[in-house]
Amino acid sequence: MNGGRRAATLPVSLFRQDAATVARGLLGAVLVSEVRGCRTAGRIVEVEAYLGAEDPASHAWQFRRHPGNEALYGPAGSWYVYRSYGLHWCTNLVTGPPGQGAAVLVRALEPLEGIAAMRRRRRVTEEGLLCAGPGRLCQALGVTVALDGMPMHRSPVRVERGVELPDEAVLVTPRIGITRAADWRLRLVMRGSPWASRGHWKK
DNA sequence: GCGCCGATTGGCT
DNA sequence: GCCAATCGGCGCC
Repeated sequence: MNGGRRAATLPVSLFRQDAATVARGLLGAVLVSEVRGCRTAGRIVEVEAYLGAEDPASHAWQFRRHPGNEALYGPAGSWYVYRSYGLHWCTNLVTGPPGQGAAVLVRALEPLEGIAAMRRRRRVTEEGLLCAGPGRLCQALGVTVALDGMPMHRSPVRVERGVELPDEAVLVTPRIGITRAADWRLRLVMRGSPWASRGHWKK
């Protein structure tokens, strides 16, 4: 489909910045997965920033460490994949200096490539349900804990440059689905995107 | 050791 | 709109 032409992967320098800036830079970019030789891809339309030790909603709150979240303290641009509610995988890109524990959660994608594979993995046909949610998009792209701790640039799942969004195209809202510090406005959504998770239309 | 809880999802009391 | 599924981490006994 891409005729062998490879789009540019986002530079590591982007991920060394603070989580909110990285979140802004990720919106509109393309998440490309080549897990087990199967190519799937989607445009990032919804993200959330988690700031690290000072953020009560962060898994790194007060520098809490345990075997499950070590990747969060790794170098910028590496993956942090965790299990949610004992069932689903959710994926983040680590940002900022190592040890800070900041990251950006990828919450929704517009499916672009490998839609048949996404349907097979998700066991759902409705396109709007393939990648609308952090757990759903991981399932659609084959993302599991196997990715946890990998530097994104040397992993089978990478983020490539996508569309540049003007500020008017970016909707900033409180984070959703959390109980602590839920009012912090660190959720970014591509304005008007029908591919965002269902919390999108709530204020 | 035990019980509760969550950055979720899907099915239906 | 409500709740079960499922499990590691954490608080508390």
